[in-house]
Amino acid sequence: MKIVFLGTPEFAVPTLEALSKKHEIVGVYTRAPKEAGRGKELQKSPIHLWAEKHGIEVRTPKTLRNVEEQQKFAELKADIAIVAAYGLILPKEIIEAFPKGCLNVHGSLLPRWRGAAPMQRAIEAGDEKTGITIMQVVEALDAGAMYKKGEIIIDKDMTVGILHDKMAKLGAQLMVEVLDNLDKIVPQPQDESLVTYAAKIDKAESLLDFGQSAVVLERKIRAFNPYPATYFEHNGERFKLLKATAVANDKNLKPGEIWQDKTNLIIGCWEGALQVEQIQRQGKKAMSVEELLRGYSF
RNA sequence: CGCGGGGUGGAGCAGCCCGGUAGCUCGUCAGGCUCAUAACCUGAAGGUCGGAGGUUCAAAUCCUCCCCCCGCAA
Repeated sequence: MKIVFLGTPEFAVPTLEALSKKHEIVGVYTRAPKEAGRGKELQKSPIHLWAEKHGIEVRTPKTLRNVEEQQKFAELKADIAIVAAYGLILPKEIIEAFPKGCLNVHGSLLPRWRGAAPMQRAIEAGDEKTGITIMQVVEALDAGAMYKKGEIIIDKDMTVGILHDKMAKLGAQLMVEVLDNLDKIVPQPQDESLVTYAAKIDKAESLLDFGQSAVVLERKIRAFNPYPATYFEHNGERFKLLKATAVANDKNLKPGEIWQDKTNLIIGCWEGALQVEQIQRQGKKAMSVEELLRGYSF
């Protein structure tokens, strides 16, 4: 099939790569390069870089909501559009431009966790499993009929970083399978009564509030690792808390109170306490608590 | 030229502002104590203080340039 691919972050790369092996990618759409990193230089998206490297035409329009862009889009004469975390809303004209429709890879078991940050919210909420849904793109956000799902168990050490990589691979695999059987699959509508929304991650959320229970905070730490990473302030410095385990507060620490010995760092919470395992001082690399405590004292 | 922190024996840090023989915690090695131990005691090895210039009688410490790592912000 002739495919036009729309995607932006690392999450979308495995899908594009997998599709390119069995189909013809006639064009790639991605978000325009933006200022990022130290020095604020323009940085191309992972999809942008991949497509360039493989000699596929890349387009980075700011919007598809005008006739000209839609015209250019149509000129690619693709059979189908595949979307994976593109980052722009697709207008009706684009969605309906294909006889075989427009398919999306979404990082949750829909209808649970529609929206921008499904993987983070699933971990944060303590879900036992999540997964990938391949579904039809419709005007309403993540509301289209579902072609295929794949589950991933969220074990108690699962960080969003690990989950992301597994999901990206699974998404690619499922999308290929769906395209192979496109005519045979009957899309299933989503049960609207089970819909939940995954709000995008706000930076302000990454400041840990020890007024919450340790169990909740531990999940949040995993949901935010490696990015944007949770942190707390101490001595006017910022410490990223990358890994911790909820434990009993047998030292009767007040919320936010820090206890340390040679190898352990424990922070009191509203309920229970956090045994810190991996931490990063500002300006330093991430390291184990044991390492930091050899030289640093809280 | 977006703002900022850092590169000191294997690891983590202090020392730098106020130049003058490199320190702490841990690890390693040897020995001792102990029923025993990640405990304790004694001793030892291990560092061109990121690199290159400069100032000075003297530079980890002051000045200049370069390399690398990281936080914020996006």
